[in-house]
Amino acid sequence: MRKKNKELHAQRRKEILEAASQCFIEKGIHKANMQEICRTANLSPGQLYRFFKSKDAIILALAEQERQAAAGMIEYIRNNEANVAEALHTISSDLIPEITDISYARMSIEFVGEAGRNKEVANLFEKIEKDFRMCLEQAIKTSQKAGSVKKSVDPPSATTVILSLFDGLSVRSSFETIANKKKLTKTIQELIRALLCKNANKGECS
Amino acid sequence: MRKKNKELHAQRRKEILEAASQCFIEKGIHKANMQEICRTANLSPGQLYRFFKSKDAIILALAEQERQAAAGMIEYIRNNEANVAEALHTISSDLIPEITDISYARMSIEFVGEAGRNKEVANLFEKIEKDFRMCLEQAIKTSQKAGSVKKSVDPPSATTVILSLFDGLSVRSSFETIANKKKLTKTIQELIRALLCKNANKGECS
Amino acid sequence: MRKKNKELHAQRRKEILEAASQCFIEKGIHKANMQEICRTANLSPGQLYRFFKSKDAIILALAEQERQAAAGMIEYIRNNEANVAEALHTISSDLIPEITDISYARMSIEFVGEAGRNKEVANLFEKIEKDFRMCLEQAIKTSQKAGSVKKSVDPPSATTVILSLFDGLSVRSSFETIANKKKLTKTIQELIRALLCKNANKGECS
Amino acid sequence: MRKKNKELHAQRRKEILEAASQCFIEKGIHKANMQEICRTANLSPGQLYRFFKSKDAIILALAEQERQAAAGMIEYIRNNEANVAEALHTISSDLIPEITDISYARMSIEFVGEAGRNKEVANLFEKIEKDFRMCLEQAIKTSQKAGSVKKSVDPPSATTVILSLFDGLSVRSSFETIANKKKLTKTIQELIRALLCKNANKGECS
DNA sequence: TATGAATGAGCGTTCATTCAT
DNA sequence: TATGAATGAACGCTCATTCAT
Repeated sequence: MRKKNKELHAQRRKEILEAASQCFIEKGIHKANMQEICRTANLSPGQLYRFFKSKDAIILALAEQERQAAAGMIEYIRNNEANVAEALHTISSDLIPEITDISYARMSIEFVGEAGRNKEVANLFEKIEKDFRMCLEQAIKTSQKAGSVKKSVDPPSATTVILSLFDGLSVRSSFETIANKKKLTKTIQELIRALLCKNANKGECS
Repeated sequence: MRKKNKELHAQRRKEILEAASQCFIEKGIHKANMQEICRTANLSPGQLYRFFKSKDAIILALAEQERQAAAGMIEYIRNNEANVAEALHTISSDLIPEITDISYARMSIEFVGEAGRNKEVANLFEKIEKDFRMCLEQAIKTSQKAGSVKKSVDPPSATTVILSLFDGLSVRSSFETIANKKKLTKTIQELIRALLCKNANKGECS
Repeated sequence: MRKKNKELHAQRRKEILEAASQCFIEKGIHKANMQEICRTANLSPGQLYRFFKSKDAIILALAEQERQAAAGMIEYIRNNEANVAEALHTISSDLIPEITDISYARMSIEFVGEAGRNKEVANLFEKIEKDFRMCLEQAIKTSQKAGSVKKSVDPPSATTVILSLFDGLSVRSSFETIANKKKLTKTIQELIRALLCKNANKGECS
Repeated sequence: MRKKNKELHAQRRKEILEAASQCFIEKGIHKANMQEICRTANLSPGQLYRFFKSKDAIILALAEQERQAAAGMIEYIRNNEANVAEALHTISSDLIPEITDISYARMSIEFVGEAGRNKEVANLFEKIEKDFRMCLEQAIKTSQKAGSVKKSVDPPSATTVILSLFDGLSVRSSFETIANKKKLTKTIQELIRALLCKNANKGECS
């Protein structure tokens, strides 16, 4: 009984977050109102407020979700520290189509904007981004030691460039349709090699 | 007398836009209210509305300002079509410090978010971005013909990558301080060369 | 339960319309503000707006009510087309006391004024008036054929005169108390007979 | 000098009233704003307020103007007290086209509405209407003694009917174009005869 | 536990009126 | 005397949140 209730509770929370996400993507965080989220989630306001104590709590929970997604990537890079270039190459194939999806892009923009005015969201973001940066920077350093990345690469700058590239790709997707995602992915994969590897034009990092 | 009035008028508009910009950066477009903008600009609501007919009009005017800035860059690239790589290299030195400024970055985020819900802002943005993309794509093609850019480069993808990189840099700056802008600029300049030029490691595009 | 809610809803709408009507009569449509209507209807603004989406919607609903009233008269005249004079005679007894009621009169004035600046109200009014005019004109023509109305009567002019008389009676009542409604009714009834019937002084139309 | 100033002053007042009248007709008293009236009158707000101490003062002055117009008619009827029917017949020819003019009609509506919420305007109206009523009632009585009006006529009711007819004609004209003013005038003239005179169908009152 | 009616502060905006120049 | 920039209270309306049922 206990367990069932907990599961139901978690399930409801998920449904609410999905409904909220949908509304936020469609109208933006500020223009989407609670009434609408309730309707989309098939819930009364009173019920919804039993699961989330405020609109801000929903936004935060949604941001938290994104954090979980990022955690997977961090894990993958950490497990392939000796060859970041290859890890990024592999990740890109899945990541680029995902982050250039308009819904994902719109949601990201909303979060970044929200981070600018909501301290809690900002803190969460900062944490995710710091984790990501540290993981990637570390991986570049390790890869340099392992010889798979050029010594001339400045790890912090390279990290900033790589993260920016993905962030930018997502932002652009919110207002511009990416024509050819396959070619774009290939271009980015080559670029990352060019940035990190010695004989980039050889097609693969040693 | 006439002239003075016109100057005063223009001066006031500028002051209002500055005040609004400041408020938008601090609180976000939606949370910043007109009362606050008025207070910041040392103006009564009635007075402010003599200069801008609505909050949206202020947002649009601010977006228009950004457009003017972009126009300068477009012009520069167009005048150096035969060697985009070099043009981008030159531009980067000024552009990167500017777009990584936290105020600029925060404002950009707000605009992108606003574009998702305000048709007029969206149209303006679309136009800027289309101009930019077309200009850069054309320059890459011309540079390819001139031999300064590799034939293997896919102009649309390269354009997307370059624009994304700058967009991303700006977005990141809104939540993360860029430690070493000099080094970052250098890394990006090299990256763009690597992306576009044959003998990128030689330090310069032929 | 469902039904009760619906009934409650309808009841509330009615209450709001009554409150609004009262405020409009007392202060005029423009000077009466929503806060006041809310107070009169014992409702918060948020609540009121669940029933009517705008002040204009309230005005329109009130105008619609009047339209319903008019529809009854149109129906009656239509059912007695062969003898309009008699129909008007009958109607007058009820109609005159009603339209000379100060509240009714004040509300009418407000509507006419509103029609001059609110397109939707104007359209509604135009429709009512056109229906009324057409119905009356037709009835006069039919009565002429049936012999109960003089051939010399010009249907459009007679219609205008009759409608104007009632409109005018109402307007006057908004700023002047009608001393003797009985006598006035009799005078008007005789006048309408004089206007339409052959042997008007005989006291009845053949 | 003194005189010239006074004349100029009066002239300006007239111009302002004309401008205001125009604005009120176009937009209604409440939607017409002072800025607009100033612009129409080619005057700065500061100047305008030297001539009229408030918007209400303008409305009142405009109402006063109408009063002057009414005074002319009162005078005419008073001078023909022994034969009101004839006097009304004569007056109608000029009066009906005038009061069915849309501008006049719209202005009248605005005034009546205003009277409902502005005590001073209400007082003025009451006075005009009382004068008019007394004059007409008196004329009917005098005409009855003189034999030109039927004894059976109830002076107060007949007065109300006649005044209502003219008021109603004006009101209707604000939302319905009068198709044939000539025929309408004739119909009304005959109606007034029928109301007041013994052998109305003879075409003239003895 | 569940509902959705109810709240009310706060939003963007307008405009009659004033007053420094 | 003449200007028009400036004021600020008040408007219609929204919506995150609460609470009686």
